[in-house]
Amino acid sequence: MRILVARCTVEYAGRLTARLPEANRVIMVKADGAVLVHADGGSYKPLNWMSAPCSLLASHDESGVIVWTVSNKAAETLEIRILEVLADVEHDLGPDPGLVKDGVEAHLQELLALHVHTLGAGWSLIRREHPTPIGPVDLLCRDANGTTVAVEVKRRGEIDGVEQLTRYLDLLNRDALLAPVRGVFAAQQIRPQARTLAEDRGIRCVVLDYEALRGADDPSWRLF
Amino acid sequence: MRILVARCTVEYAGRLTARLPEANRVIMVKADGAVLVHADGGSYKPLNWMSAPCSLLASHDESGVIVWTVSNKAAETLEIRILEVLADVEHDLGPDPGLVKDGVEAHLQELLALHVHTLGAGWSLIRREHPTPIGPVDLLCRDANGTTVAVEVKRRGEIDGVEQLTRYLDLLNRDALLAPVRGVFAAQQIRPQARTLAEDRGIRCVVLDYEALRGADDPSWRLF
DNA sequence: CCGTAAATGTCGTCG
DNA sequence: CGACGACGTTTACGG
Repeated sequence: MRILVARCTVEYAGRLTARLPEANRVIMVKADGAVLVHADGGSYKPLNWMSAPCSLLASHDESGVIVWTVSNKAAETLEIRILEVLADVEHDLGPDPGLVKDGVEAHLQELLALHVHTLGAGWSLIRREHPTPIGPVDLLCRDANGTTVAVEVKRRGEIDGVEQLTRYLDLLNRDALLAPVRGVFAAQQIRPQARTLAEDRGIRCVVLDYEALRGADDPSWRLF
Repeated sequence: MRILVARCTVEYAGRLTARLPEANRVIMVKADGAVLVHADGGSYKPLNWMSAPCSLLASHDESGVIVWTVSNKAAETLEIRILEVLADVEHDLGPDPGLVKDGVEAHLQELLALHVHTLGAGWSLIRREHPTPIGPVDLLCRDANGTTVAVEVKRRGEIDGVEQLTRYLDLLNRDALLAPVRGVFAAQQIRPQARTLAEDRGIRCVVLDYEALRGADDPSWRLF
């Protein structure tokens, strides 16, 4: 990893064309070749960048200014003109063991599969990731009346998720063995517009409590 | 902007829980308070981060290890334990003039609005960004027969875009003054699944040529 | 390698 | 401030 602090201009040409006027910025060159140009503000997204794999060619223009030309297989280019170097450090960090995550959608789906009764008394799970030609349905259940229910699980429920569930329902309802299939849209948070769309289509919305679902797994809960 | 190269562990607790085992990494602290933890590989996304606004509290644990606790209004926390500092540089970069872009969807829509005839002879533009209760239709046109056409413009045409256009069409067709309204899905690239879904719904797909549209603006073209 | 869905998405814009 | 759509989305996961 090489880190430059430098006064520079940057031009990107590829999927779009973008230009950065002269200013002080941080330029990171990672061991895999990736190049990031960061300003002293903004979130984690660089102002401009090039992802690995790519190659860096260092040269000079006619007036002696350092020019780094970074390019990749797709002929995208990032041209950095380095006008003044304020700092330049290099370190070999070695490989990273990587991030361990918890609490994402897969986990939420797993917990809900274990506790489908939170969707209604007498409900049972038919299967998780029920395959269809257009993708897997998160949970396929049977309610107390024996009616099939397709459940779409999201961390945040938005319109896209309702559309996704709608496509599944359209398809599942063509299967005479399953039809009629009802829908449940289950999420930790459901946006008003998504709720409106869902309910307008006869899809029930359920707000999930991740802590409670996880707590239901915790043996200490069973003492009460 | 302060940049540390350090052996560290990181823990994030907030929208999810995530942990980084001990390794050498780069820690950037931006002037606005944002903190990024980068490995020596991977694209521009940090392994872990906290966006501004947030506050950083530096302290030590019982064994003298430096602990940075970064937290924000939403009670998300990022805890960085710094076991060894390999480098530590700080620079005030000043404000950034920002990025100038070209070639994004807004530009594509603008160009197509100027040249609706590329969609068909005798077509005319009724208006851009035609408002509806569920959002603006990119282009509302009239074809050679006088039929109203809603055009959705995308850089890359995927299923989401077809769903979006479908919602607009459903709504526009309830307006007796406009109905019947047909749909055109226009994009630089259209994914097969999106094309299939669109055509199944009677929506015409048009692949846009950005260079040609831009060239049509170029006076030099008019010489031929 | 293509295609789809998820993301601590982030970022602008508009109400 | 919330809702919504675009993004050089990136990234992970299956066929």
